[in-house]
Amino acid sequence: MPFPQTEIPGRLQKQLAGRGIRMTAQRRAILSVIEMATKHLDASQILRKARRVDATVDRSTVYRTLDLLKRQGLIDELDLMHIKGEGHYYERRLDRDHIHMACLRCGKITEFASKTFDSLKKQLERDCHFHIVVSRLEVGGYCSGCRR
Amino acid sequence: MPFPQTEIPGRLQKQLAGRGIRMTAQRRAILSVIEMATKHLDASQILRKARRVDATVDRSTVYRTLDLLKRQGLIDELDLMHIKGEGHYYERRLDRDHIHMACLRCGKITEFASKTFDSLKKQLERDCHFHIVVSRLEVGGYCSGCRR
DNA sequence: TTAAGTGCAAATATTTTGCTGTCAC
DNA sequence: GTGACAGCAAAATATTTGCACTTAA
Repeated sequence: MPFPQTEIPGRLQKQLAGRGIRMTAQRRAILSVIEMATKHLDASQILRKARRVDATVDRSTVYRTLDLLKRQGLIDELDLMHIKGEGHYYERRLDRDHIHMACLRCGKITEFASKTFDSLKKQLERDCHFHIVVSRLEVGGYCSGCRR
Repeated sequence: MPFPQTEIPGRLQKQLAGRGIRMTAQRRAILSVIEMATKHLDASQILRKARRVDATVDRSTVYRTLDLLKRQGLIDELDLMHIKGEGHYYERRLDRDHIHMACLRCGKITEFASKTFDSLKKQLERDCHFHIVVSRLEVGGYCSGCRR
């Protein structure tokens, strides 16, 4: 979802297997939903879609699996400026880190990768002696279509 | 809290008054708590402290006031990487925008202002034709004391 | 005076947990 | 076989809302 999806489906499953993590039908369903996603999904949406693959998937299994994927650094948790509700959105973590811009009027989410962002993080690690594990830059405002 | 507090107490109250917003004893209590804060507070902490000033303050009034201040752009809402719980933290919005770094081991929050961050936002506005109203860069990782 | 703000209680929304049974390896 | 994982139901956490009363301007 962030940038064109150029991956072979099943990659997430392989990554977990490679780390010796047990695979179940429910996890497979959830992983496939996350891999196939074309937009940012929240826990309820993931549950709904996963149930279309495996009807037995429970809400708590979704949360437990999201937690596992977060701990493994395979997905990122986003707020998208809480454009609607207080919940979180999830996306596959791929190579390039990127910024999320949420339009406060139309709700559109735009993603943007930037070398300046990469430099900023390097600068932070250097100047603050801080080892970055995860970073999240979210911006709220008005997109080109909605700005005035 | 973000950087030394060099302001006269009551400034927040004046800013609201200047916008024609009605002042009440409860709001005054909440505003003073936010102004005097030396660290990031969540809604429950704000409630507890505000009640020491005015015992009648209700939790819903805290949420309603935080909402007002957010809409007025006078405070920012932070997640601080959800270091503990799913709630939000609030801080006065002052001139300089800054980055929040949360140590995943000791929980310390470090703040950092950077020209690169300012440039990044300018670049974003220019390249994406996006008008930024609010931005939030949060980083999770290991601080100098905890990194290994 | 009166529109805006408040407390209170209840409702929502979101996420987590305890427990017992099941399944992957 | 056994420890990790599952569903289910209930709890915990966080925030919002409806309503009748109060108050700032």
